[in-house]
Amino acid sequence: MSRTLTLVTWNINSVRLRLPIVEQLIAERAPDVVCLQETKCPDGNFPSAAFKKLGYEHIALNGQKGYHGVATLSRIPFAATEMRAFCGKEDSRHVAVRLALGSDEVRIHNFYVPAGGDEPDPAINDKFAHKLSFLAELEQWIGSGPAAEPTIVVGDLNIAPLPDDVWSHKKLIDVVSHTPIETETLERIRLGGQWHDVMRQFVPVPEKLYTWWSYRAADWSAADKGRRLDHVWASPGLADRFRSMTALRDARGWDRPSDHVPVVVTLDL
DNA sequence: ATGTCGTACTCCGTACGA
Repeated sequence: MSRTLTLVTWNINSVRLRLPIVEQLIAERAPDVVCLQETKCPDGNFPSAAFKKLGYEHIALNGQKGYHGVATLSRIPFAATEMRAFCGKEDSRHVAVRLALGSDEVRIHNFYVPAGGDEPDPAINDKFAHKLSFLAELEQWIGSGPAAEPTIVVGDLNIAPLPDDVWSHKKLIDVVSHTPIETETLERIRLGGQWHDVMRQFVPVPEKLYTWWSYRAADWSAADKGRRLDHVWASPGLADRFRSMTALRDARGWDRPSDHVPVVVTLDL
């Protein structure tokens, strides 16, 4: 006996402002679990009632005023929830849930990795130093050996690791999100934890694959200068359970869009 | 291609982060 789980990860850049398009995504895709980043919302102001009305009765929040913030919404009950603070900061960049699926419990990590500022030099840019420190802690936690239980990692990792994850590898090689120190570190974490890159399982290189287009482009679609900053990783035992993956490019053109699009995956459990 | 967003305070404009 098996069931199909639909899971979404989406950096929505303010959950309160984006509530209508999150509802649109839910109407179109009927996900079982929705992992949001950059909710920019203290937990007490999170629009939980609106999501509960749509069937997401189980909500794990790690939010704060103004910046960052993650939330995991679920139709399936949680057996446990957990939050981790990185770099000694309580800045709302992680929440994990364990889905109560009977014998098949699955853990889902939802991350929002620091963006890292503009200058890719930790000596002169504290934000980039913070990003590297965050990644070092992440490597210790999930990048040095396989997960002990079936686990999915999702979120805005703010790094486009592969040459075909950006519109121009050459032009972005010195741009934060695609510098060698970032891409090599992320790949080391992924391989060290034996994580499978689910998105690339469905859209192999050298095909371009993006989840983010800057607000600053005059015509984001025509210019198409995207990056794959959002990711879905699976622990070894789950890798062959995934049935589909869609980076929903259309959502970048929805009314008052986020600069990130939702990534939708389905898997059989 | 320093351009466009969202949030909070300095609160009908400015500063900051992304």
